[in-house]
Amino acid sequence: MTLKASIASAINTFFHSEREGIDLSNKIVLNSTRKEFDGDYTLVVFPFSKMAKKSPQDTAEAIGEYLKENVEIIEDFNVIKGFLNLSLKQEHWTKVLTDLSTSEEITIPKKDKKVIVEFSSPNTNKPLHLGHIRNILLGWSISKILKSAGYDVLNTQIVNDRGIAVCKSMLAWQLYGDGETPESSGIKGDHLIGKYYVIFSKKIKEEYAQWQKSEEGSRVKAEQIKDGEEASVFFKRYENTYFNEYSKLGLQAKEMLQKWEQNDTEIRALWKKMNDWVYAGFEITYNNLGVHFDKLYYESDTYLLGKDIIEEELKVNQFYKKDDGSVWMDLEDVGLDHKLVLRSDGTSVYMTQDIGTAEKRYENHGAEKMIYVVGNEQDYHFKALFEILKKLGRPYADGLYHLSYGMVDLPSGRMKSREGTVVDADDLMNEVIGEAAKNASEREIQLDIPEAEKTEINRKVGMAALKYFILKVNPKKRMVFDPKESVDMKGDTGPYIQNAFVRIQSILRNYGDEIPTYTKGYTDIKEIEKELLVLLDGYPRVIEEAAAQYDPSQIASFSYQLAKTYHRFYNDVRILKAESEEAKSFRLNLCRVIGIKLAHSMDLLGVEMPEKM
RNA sequence: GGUCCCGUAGCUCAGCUGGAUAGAGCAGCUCACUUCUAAUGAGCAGGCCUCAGGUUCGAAUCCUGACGGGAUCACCA
Repeated sequence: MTLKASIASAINTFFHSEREGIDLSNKIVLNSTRKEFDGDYTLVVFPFSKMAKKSPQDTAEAIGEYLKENVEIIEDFNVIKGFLNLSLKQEHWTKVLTDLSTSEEITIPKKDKKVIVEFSSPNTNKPLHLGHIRNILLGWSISKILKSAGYDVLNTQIVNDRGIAVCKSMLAWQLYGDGETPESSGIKGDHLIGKYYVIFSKKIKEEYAQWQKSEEGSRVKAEQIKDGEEASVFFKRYENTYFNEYSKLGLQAKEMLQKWEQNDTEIRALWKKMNDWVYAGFEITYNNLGVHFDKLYYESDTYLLGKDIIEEELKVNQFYKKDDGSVWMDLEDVGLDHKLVLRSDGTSVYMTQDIGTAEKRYENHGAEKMIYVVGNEQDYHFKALFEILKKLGRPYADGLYHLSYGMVDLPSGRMKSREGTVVDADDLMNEVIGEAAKNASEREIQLDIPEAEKTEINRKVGMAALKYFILKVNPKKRMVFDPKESVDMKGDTGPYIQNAFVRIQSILRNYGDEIPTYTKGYTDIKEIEKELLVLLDGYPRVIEEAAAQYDPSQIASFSYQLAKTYHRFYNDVRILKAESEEAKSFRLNLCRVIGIKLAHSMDLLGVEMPEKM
């Protein structure tokens, strides 16, 4: 039984609460005692003061007496201003350590529930960038956390491999590519495609500029410009219409999309060839990020899904049809608008697809929970999607969750691909690894490490810096990233935590032998050692909380706290030269379990630990 | 304009279902490596927790309303 549970049960007895049919356990607030006061844990007694019909001070005294008598592991107590500070017996701490040493697995009960986590979901017309990195790291981490919290997890992504954007890249390559391939150019596949996407944008910009000066352009402007509107403002506003109605390139791209939809052999072949280049490129990026997927969905397979559900449900009046043939659902009763689910020409929209894919995934995998890792600009869409599925009475509707995260901004503001301010994922990873290498070269300790091993260490350290930097921030918040300042490696960072682990490994190496299990005899457990044990003891609850809130930043906080306390411990006490054999044995075991938990928690963030650095 | 998210030190962020004097890191200034890895530790300095009300024994935390920032409100995805 945990300490909290023991106290809860004692308090219930103390107040005879079962006689009244109430349970006081949810009123129990138990914190670790602040450094300035004596004690290990602190119970807040204000909630009980009224029930006891005594002042907080007297209530605390009374509860303290009772707990000391009736809870085995409580050694003593003191009361300060309505806070009951409890000290635990030495045996408690010894037991925490031996429990941790004997069972290395985190003991969280299996939930026996299947979860699908969808993340990344890139477009195949350009390479991944910093925004994707946040998405991918969040998705990967939350998947790991859920697994660790006892769920059965499946990672998936939906590859947006079709549509007008993809055709733009294809067309540009056809027109200006001169047969260029990743092999011929030495450019990574996704970057090559991205290059042609940019070329398309450039060409259409030129074409548009020409058109603005042409007879037709002047005429349209004269006809449609608002009073007092600047020409430049008008043309910016008119861009989409131009693309759809006047642009030659736009027309060609749209024709290409039509041919694609009609399964035109030549276009499909080109499409497949170019997508394969992109996938090869993505594969490299995913590998470098250390993530993988269990199941891929392709938009080219799923974009027609959902229509039949809508036809079916239309019959039982879940949807309604307007005169023009378009199909809608009324979501006003849940505070949203009317939402289009089928165009007047009968073709599907984004929402249609998402309804279909959710259904299909449920059929395929029977998952009770589905987590969509998607940026917060789509909050409205997912709210609507979930409401629609609820109204359709889908069994999985209550298990849907949109893990919405804020944008990654540059100090200058939002990243814009048109302005070339997008931070490329591959470049960024190379940069942080380079930074790690630079820092390492200034350290003497690495001199005798072979070159190949150094490279591997730098990779781990650089990636840790990047991943931790991104995951330590609460997902909901938008975050600022300054590519010029690169990523820190000191203080509250990934490498700092790795360093704690490395120090532990170094000690274990220096000790040489297998560490003997700690039995007993160390009677003078220090405050800092208790602090470490309190942290370790609370780890399973941290995981459950992070899983419940879909928030990796809580794991990051824990890892930092543990590493920080360890560094302090390392500076305060000798381990291999401890004052007694008992102390040495205790501390070596403590080091070992801390190493295990550090590695475990960082693994939940997708961070690898080096043995040396 | 409607809806949603965010607002804590110069900067980047913690602060759990309300609990003791609001915590870290970076940047700035001191100090500590013949020692188990100094990518470390100890210290100094830095705060009308955006503002105003309300609930409470107690509010950075909950509620309401302002203000500031962002997103979204397409027969785009």
